[in-house]
Amino acid sequence: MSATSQKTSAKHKATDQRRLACGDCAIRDRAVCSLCSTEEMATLEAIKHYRRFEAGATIAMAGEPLPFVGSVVEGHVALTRMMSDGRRQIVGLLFPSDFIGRPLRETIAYDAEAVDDVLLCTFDRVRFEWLLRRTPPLEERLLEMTLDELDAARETLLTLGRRTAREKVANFLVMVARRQGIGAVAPTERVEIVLPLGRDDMAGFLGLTIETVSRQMTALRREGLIDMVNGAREVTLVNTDTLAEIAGEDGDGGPLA
Amino acid sequence: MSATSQKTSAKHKATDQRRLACGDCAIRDRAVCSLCSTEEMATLEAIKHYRRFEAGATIAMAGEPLPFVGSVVEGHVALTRMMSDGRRQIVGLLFPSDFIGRPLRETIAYDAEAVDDVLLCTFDRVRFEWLLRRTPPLEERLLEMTLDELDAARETLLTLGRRTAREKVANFLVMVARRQGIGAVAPTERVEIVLPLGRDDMAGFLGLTIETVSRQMTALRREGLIDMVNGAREVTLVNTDTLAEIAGEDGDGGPLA
DNA sequence: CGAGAACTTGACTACAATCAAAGGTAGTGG
DNA sequence: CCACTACCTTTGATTGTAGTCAAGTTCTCG
Repeated sequence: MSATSQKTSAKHKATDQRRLACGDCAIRDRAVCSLCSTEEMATLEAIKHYRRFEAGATIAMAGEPLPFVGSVVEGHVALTRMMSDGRRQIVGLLFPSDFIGRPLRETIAYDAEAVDDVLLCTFDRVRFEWLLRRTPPLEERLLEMTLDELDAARETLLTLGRRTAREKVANFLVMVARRQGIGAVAPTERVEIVLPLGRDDMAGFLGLTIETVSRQMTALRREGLIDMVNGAREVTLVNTDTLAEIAGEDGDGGPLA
Repeated sequence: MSATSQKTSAKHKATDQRRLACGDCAIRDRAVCSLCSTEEMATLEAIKHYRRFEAGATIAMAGEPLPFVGSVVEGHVALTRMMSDGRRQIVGLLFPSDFIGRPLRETIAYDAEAVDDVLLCTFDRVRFEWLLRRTPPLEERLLEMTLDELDAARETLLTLGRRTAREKVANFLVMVARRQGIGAVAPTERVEIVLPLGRDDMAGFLGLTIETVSRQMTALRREGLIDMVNGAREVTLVNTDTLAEIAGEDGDGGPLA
């Protein structure tokens, strides 16, 4: 349930999946292949295989074998864990350039669901593992990305364990701004973002209920910290600094993650 | 504060750190070096350097450079994140054989604190990275361990986001049993465990307060699911199955992680 | 324009936090 | 060996934040 169960077929503003050359790829500089040489890229290119999922589609199921790994090229993927009574937690939110799948293991430990229309650049898992061992830059980049994901997950642990509902929501907005405004978020300027998640999935991500998320969004709007004009998904951060302060930023404080 | 701030100097039942040969190492089969050949081990052995920390000692500080990486040989390490107002969350709990440190990055993102008396087998970070690139089995094992850590962190995300206090505590007990009873936990038998954390740190790990943890422990004891005879740290799990059920086990259900 | 989904708002409840104090246990020194 | 102290843990009373239940309202799209 939820995670935008739209049956409406995707709008396909998206790139043609056949002709996409690695050299023109939008995520070339950040994805798992980003450290590879031209020859190494050619090897990857030979075995890559694009897969498209429409919003709401299941990409993988917890406990089931997942025969491929790859990169998110377009759209967003939610990794979720479910409890037997239906309680659901989003344990990872993947943006373009993020890596998806579980190398070195046959099965995946959580469900993966397309939040938007999603385009994946995938490789057969076993073949990818074979390549990993022979392509140091590929393995190094995957290790680096996995370490970064681990740091991010631990940051979320702090959010779920210790932050209040208000702080969770503020924190989420700032995080989305950072991942969308690739580069830096200017300190006190208005920043417009499009939420990748609806209220229900925001709640699923933040360990809250949909009602609480809604109330907190309303509260922030009433305080003039955010603005919503075209529906609930398009949000203007009026004062990013104050928002980041509410989020309970600790160490860094830098404008960009 | 907390995390057992004992000034009493360690009891040093521990192994002599000079003469410890890799061949005799207790964590040889699971640590980051476990896939290495004899020659590769020799290279690692040449640059390894044991470090000892007594209970409560700070091993690393968030945002500061950490010049080494390594394996936990004895004891337990808590990775924590703090908010400016003092709220504290344990974002990782390291057992013997777990990897500590942040390769490919100069600084670490969280505090690392010795919960017990801790013995670390460390390597200079830069030299380790150099070795990583030349030692595929080392890099592969590190990648595998990091992927496992990421899965574990995401499991904890579910705990912090969706489980009740009762479920959190039951889940913690079962997790400790699994990591201590190396091998498998027999289904319905009594299992004796020694908690690596006091009540305060349990609370820090589970996103609860010390009072709530204590109350839940008492409740489980009253229901006859656990037993405590020698103080609060030694716990007998009377019925592991029921406990695991309370913990809200979903997918697997297997006796061992 | 109508129907269904997504979102908001309101009233009430409950679970865990907070505030406060009393038991326990371990280590210290008389 | 016992008393004393300091810390850890337990228990109790009360509060408060977020959850639950229940309508409404606003979007979206056919």
